[in-house]
Amino acid sequence: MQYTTNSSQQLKRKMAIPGAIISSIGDLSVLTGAKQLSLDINSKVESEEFSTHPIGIISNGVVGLQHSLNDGRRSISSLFFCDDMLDFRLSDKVSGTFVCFAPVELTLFKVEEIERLCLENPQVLDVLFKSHLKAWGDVISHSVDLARKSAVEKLASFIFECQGRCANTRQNTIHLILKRIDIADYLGLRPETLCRAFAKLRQNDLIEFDNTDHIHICNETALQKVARGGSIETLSG
Amino acid sequence: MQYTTNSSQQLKRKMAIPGAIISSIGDLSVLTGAKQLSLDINSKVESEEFSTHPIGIISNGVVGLQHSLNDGRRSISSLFFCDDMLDFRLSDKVSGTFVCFAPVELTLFKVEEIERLCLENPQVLDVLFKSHLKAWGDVISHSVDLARKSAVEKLASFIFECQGRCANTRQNTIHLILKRIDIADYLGLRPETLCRAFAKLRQNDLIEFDNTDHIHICNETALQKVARGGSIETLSG
DNA sequence: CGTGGGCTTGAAGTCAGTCAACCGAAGTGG
DNA sequence: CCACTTCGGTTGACTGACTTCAAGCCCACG
Repeated sequence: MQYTTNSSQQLKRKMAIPGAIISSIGDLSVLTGAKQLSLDINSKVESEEFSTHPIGIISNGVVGLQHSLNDGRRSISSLFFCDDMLDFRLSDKVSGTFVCFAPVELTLFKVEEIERLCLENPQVLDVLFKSHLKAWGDVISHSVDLARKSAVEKLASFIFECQGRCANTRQNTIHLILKRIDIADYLGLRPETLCRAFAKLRQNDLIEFDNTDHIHICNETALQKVARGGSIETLSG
Repeated sequence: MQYTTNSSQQLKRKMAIPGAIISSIGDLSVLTGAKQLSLDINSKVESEEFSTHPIGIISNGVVGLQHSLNDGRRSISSLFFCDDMLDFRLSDKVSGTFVCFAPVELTLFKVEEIERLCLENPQVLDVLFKSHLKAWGDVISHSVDLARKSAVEKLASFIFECQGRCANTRQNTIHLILKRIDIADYLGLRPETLCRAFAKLRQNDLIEFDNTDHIHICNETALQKVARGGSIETLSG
């Protein structure tokens, strides 16, 4: 893990200026206390150093909030993609740990500084509220997926989530980024079941793929239908 | 549905001053634009009138965010109890509708007014952030329940959620408020399965109940263990 | 007294989990 | 260079948990 305390000038140069929040701030000279981090894949994002800087914005990679039941069952409640905001104070409230599912770069902020920015610039406040609302909505959408959908439906839904939330995805070819086992934990499935779901979608010509991390949507409307809980029964296999 | 546009004086008198947000404001004379609503059980909270006042704080009752899949499967992604804040702009983002699971009283605010309050009083901003964080954490906790837990574990977890979030609950006797079918939809179960889960917990002397809406926790530590995914296998039945 | 809704119980069906084996790619070491 | 290991992914057979379908119970309410 690498630490850098940035001046605003450094921030401007080094960062791809992640997220609407940072870009809404405009004058980055106010962000004297921000920290930038680089994290390896599969590394836990330890919470101690975030007690002072609990607000993070991802400029690269994917972070997941991971939970373990007493007997070891693992689940991932939320994923955070590029430009998403995450709040490390969550890990106390929900007893989970943040884990990197790809090499990650993120920028950390103090709460007081964020609040000060809001007071100075109402536009920042507005963007921050919108960001909260988006994060909230993302988790809710995911819990709808978990509650009642079948394995194929969950997967179809996940594919569209990646399409919508993940930056380096273009048109109908989608970079999944995560490994099968992590997708499975995110969808509340075992990897074997997830694998069978992939196979079913492929057999029905809804998606196609050669390697595991890139898939192509062949029939978007049909896949949408599956994702929304319609007519799984027409799927063979 | 009844409408009342309140002056601050009316607010002070008529409301039980719901939530840390309102109480943090202190001087209620700023809240000239707030609206108070009374809603019947099972009524949908229609979104049209909330385009101007999308922020609500519940002073009584329970509201749920309800979703339907194409083939009619129903699920409830979030519950909002007394003093909880809800944002009606969510219903656009996640294609769900807010429904009352008990007679509800809530107070509505304009976004601009909330933002203005934040700018005038940093304490309000702080409380609002905390409120966002709590709401976020609640949904995440729920999605952990949905992902990997068995029916009994989900129920055990739900009981503690009620204990922690629901106001008129005291010690180990818990008012469930919701009907079985609504609890089932919230936990991603069928009512029959939920019923069997209740029976199992009762058979193992973890809870007891005569009528359906009040239960008593007999063995809290054991129930906690179940809720966290430990040793279901010791449960008979 | 009859009706209906909410809840419960039972029997049968289905989907996802479990366990095991296999495959291919990547990395390691002799 | 090849044997060996490891890991992620895949496939098959079997088991188990939740669903489905059906019926019955209980109490409030007309």
